[in-house]
Amino acid sequence: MSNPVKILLAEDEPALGQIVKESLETRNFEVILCENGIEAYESYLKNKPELLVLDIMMPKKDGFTLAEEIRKKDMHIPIIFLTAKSQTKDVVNGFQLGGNDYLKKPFSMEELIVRIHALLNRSQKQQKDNIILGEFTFNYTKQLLIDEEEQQSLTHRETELLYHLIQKQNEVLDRSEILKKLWGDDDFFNARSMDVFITKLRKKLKKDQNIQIINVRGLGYKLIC
Amino acid sequence: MSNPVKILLAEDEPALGQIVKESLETRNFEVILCENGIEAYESYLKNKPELLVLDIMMPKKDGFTLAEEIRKKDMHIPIIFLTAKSQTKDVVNGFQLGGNDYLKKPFSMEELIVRIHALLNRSQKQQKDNIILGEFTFNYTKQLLIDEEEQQSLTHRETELLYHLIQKQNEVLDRSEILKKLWGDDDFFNARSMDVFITKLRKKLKKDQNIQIINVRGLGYKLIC
DNA sequence: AACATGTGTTAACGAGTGTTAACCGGTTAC
DNA sequence: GTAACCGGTTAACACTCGTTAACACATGTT
Repeated sequence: MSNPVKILLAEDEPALGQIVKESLETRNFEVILCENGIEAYESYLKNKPELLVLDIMMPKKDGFTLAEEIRKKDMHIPIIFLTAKSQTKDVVNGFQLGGNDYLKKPFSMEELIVRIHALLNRSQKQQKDNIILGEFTFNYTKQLLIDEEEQQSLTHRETELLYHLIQKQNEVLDRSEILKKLWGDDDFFNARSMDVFITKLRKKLKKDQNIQIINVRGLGYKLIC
Repeated sequence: MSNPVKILLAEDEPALGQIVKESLETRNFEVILCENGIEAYESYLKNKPELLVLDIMMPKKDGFTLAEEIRKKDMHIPIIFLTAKSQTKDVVNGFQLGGNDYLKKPFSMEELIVRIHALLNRSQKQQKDNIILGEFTFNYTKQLLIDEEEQQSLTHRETELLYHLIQKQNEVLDRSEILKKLWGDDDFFNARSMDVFITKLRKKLKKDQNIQIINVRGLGYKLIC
């Protein structure tokens, strides 16, 4: 395994917080425990966790408010709410703030762990694999471009580039932005190198005429399909 | 805001259906919940929703069959499938008629909402595409001007300029406004550059004599057709 | 160690796109 | 009427990007 997944846990009741923390740590998660919403927000900024487990009822700042603030910084981080109340209304309220899942207290550790795994798998994998692109299916982790007839393998650079193009499908992907992200710097040579990869991708995508990588002079590229 | 987007939700498990329905309603969608495929098809005919969220495993008529039937009526309506883990790939890969996505159960509300917005945006963007202009069909994202005989490709600048002219069809498009929008500044050189593009567009549009870009001295241009 | 293979970078030339320049005609203001 | 102005058109130009191939480097194989 690579380095452990960082989880931010906000829970005001120390006994419960400690038990959950330790229990998650035995499963190879790194857990940062905070006792109220304000502390949790600061810790979020500092530690950049991959997933949040937030109690709703907390002193100083409740879990909903906290989630709302954090969502402004990160649209996609998975959030699990812990709630003592069992009414749908609160749950719905939580979803509205971009919560991904919720658990009613009292809950079992098993339940929590299942949900954590479910959300982590999704945020990492599912969105990147088996993306349908015209005739093709693009698999990011396997670096493959599949159609009925054949299966083309892509190099790492091709994969990354195509992935970013797909993320901005039908819009312009900024040249400079992608150069900085994949090559680390927007200079002359990297730019020429990128042109070469665009050519390679066009070649591999040419089977489906409806898919095209259009250049927008001075701005970047647009993947249409 | 205009009137809410109507979504047809077909889900046989009442508890899940209800929570998704309510959750979507708090996001200003209008949701029609159906408990099986037959009911859903009737509701589709009656209510004309803009988007479908279909569970695949349903009693009486499964989501896949339902989608096939609805596709015969509407080639373009966006469909999101909800699938249990085991089915996903084959079923959805086999179903490649445009505007589809799928979510594995269990899914989070946030994911569903992100995908709904993505598909709705796409279908809205398609309104920019295939605009009929006299003899021609103008496709914004593909940067094409099509008639029966041929297919002319436009550059990015030509496309943007024509698009804005079309938006103000038969009215005057202000020179200064368009210069600021496309060139960033209304100065002498940009103005001359724009004149060149007007010439180019006129050339590409000359096949249909009824379409004309008329200059309104001191104010701007007027696209008549 | 020698070789083959795969991946990404650099080089060279050609094509496409947008800008600038030059020349022209028509309109407006004095 | 004529000078100033605005826009039309064409061509030259500069710059960006496309494409191919040669090259460099790393990794794996015998």
